[in-house]
Amino acid sequence: MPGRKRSAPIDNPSPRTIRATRSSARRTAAKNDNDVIPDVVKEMVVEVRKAKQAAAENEDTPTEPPRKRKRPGEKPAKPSKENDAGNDGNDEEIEFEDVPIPAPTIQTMVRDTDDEEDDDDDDDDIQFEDVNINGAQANTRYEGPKTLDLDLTAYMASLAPKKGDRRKALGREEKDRRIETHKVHLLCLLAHVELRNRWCNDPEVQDALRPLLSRKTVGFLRPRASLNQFSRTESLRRGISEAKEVFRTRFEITERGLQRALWAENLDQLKDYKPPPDAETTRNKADFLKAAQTLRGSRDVGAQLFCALLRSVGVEARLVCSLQPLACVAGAPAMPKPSSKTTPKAKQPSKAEQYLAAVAKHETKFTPTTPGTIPRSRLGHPDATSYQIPSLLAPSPSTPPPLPTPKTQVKKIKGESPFPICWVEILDHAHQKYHPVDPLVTFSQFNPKVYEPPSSDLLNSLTYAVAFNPDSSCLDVTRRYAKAYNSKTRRWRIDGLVSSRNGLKGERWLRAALRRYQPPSVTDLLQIELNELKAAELKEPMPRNVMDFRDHPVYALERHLRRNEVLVPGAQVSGTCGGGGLERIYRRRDVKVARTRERWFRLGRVVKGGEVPVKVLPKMKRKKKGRLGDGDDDEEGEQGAGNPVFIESQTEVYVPPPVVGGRVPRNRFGNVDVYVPSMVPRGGVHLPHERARRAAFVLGIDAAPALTGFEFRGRQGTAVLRGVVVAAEYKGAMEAVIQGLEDMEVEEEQERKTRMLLAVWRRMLKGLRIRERIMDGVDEEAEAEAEARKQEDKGKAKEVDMPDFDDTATPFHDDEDEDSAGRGGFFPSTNLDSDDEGGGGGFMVEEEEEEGGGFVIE
DNA sequence: GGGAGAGAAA
DNA sequence: AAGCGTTCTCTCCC
Repeated sequence: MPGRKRSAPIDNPSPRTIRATRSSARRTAAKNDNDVIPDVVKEMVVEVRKAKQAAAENEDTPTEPPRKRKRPGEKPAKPSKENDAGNDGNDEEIEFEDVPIPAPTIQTMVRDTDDEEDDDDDDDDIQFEDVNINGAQANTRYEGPKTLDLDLTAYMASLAPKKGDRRKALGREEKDRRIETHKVHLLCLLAHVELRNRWCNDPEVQDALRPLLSRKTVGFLRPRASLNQFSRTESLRRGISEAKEVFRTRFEITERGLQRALWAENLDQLKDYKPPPDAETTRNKADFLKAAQTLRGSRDVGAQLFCALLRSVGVEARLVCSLQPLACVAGAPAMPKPSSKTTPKAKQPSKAEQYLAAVAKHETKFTPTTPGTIPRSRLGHPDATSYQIPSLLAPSPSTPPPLPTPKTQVKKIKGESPFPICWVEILDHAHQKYHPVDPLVTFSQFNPKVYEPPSSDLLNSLTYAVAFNPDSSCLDVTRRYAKAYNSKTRRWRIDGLVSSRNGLKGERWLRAALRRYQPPSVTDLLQIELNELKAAELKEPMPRNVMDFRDHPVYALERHLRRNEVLVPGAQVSGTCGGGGLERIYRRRDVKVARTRERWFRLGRVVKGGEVPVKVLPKMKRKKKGRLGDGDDDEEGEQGAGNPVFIESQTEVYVPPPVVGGRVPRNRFGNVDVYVPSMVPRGGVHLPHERARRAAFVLGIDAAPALTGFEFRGRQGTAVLRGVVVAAEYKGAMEAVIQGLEDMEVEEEQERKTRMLLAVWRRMLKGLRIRERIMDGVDEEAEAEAEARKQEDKGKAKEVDMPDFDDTATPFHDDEDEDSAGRGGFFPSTNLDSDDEGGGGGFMVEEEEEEGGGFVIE
């Protein structure tokens, strides 16, 4: 397979390794397909552990990572064994406490394919596709890992290139590593949230929480269906408000929750890195239950418990988490610089803290005001729910008064983002709509606008907000919360990496990754929500600056068009932007890719007659690089006599000349171009078999080699010929002959192997005879030994050393009975002396394991 | 602090 | 017989 090899970066995992990992992941998945999520994570953990050890040995960093946290006053953190009883044993071998470690050598089962063929890309999806997990199924069998430690920063960070180290920063492998790491982290986070979400269903947990709510509140939370739509929503609103209030006053934030992972820029940042001492200690379901009983924990756990609380009284509640993976793109903020050595421990106010201090002043802004939005009642319009009417119209009577910062103010962990990482969405049955509720950080409800932190927030970035349903299915609801999904948020996401190289791979990867949490079916409710999210995306205002137009899915600027992109002739201007001059804004859908005639032909299309090129690409001069900057106008046709390019509407499907009289028309190279199936000439058939050409020769029919593409290996491209095109009527005959040829080949191969084997045997016997002669003729053992050693040393030299023995060995067949008696008489009739060379013997040993191995003359 | 332009690397 | 532009980072400027 010539196409499989690719030059791997030296210190990167070789494709082979990755493939091995992947296939093993797949195997594991196939074994018990319900456990895939854990398996994936487990495998990663194993990888990561290995990497950790390797790293620990390389660096002089302490072998024991600083992440072993002990719960104060408890036995050393170890997953409680009693919990493990019900699970299959080996799941428990892995403690997830020290999950994520370094990652320089991390190999994920998820590979970002680059310049490889398309079929290879499909493989990437398969690993997800053949995994069909519905939460319900998964629930029944697997408890899940105990927990995941998601503070990857310290370990992953060594991957970050130093800023300013241009050479390193630009490296392709560095970029790929980031992407890989991002993916791994994302998978981890998803698994983590999914697990927490499952814990929210736990009856014990729910029982512990349920008493928090008064009957009255529960009554509000479960409005009678007989009420009208508006009243039901109002009832729910009120119930949520009360529940939120109760929970807020009762729950105490004692630990630090998840926060954004940041890259380090140098190893110093890692050397002194300690996980925050107050980091969350909830490790397993027992801890979670305990948190439910004591109502203490991180704010994330708080949000999760709030979710469990609502579920406990029958509210359809989702657990939403804004995942905080390490960024996949360069330019992301990095870990704050380690403070000067004077105060290594006492943190001087970092950027994040400065930001927090600044934000603290305005915190009232985020505390609940009147609910910002009230959905208008409009059944029957799927996207009606997206419409929000200003709240001032209806400050409903049931809305609680603006919260007067109760005396039991929630204790905050110093230095946490003023925006939540976890929150809850509750289903408003009356309007078939989900509303966010955040009981602990912003205290808001029904207002999705307050969840997105500014981009300067180092501790929280709204990039992937995923909402988990009770059945463990999830939905990416980022667009509900992001104010500029298309212009900003997208860029930080794996599916927003648009470039000629990445194409849509990131998108496909994410889809595949989320597929395992896919809802079992698209219900009306889900459809409404999808419409709503789509609408939110479309409603997004136009970017205000030029940069945000780049790769924008809706808008496009002429200046950002790629070399091979043009605007369709009648492109509408949808606005202007830009600082000094006005720059026209077009719709992305009016941007078309233009190709040369040859490129179109490779897609099976030809330019229609009389079409004038939409643009002429100036030919690039290799040496004159400085010149190309000024090619700003597309009508550049001067002196280069560039390549004319056309857009698709200027082309039509190529209809190749038909096969007539069994004769296949060819191009001037004697081939027939079959880049796409439609290019097979009428009356012909493409047989993409490597032996097809020979078969046609055997049959004596006309067959044109099929040119299916080009391979760009090294400097120049070479044609790829796959099979032949023959007249359709010969199809059956061809197939038969091909089959015959294959059979013959198999037979030949068999025979060849047999012959090789026989040669080996023969040689061995010959050796035995030689040895026998020697032993016969020599009395003294010493001499015999010397002889034997001699032969051993240079087995090949025996002919030279002992020509007489060789001679005697030649009439070998005479004595054949004697030799063959022991091991079956299958000596060939043909004389195989010719390949009796040292080299021949050597390589055959590899081919034939058992018999061949023993023969070497000893 | 962020946006725009330009140079350099692969 | 078919690959030579993108993208990252720095600097300047508002």
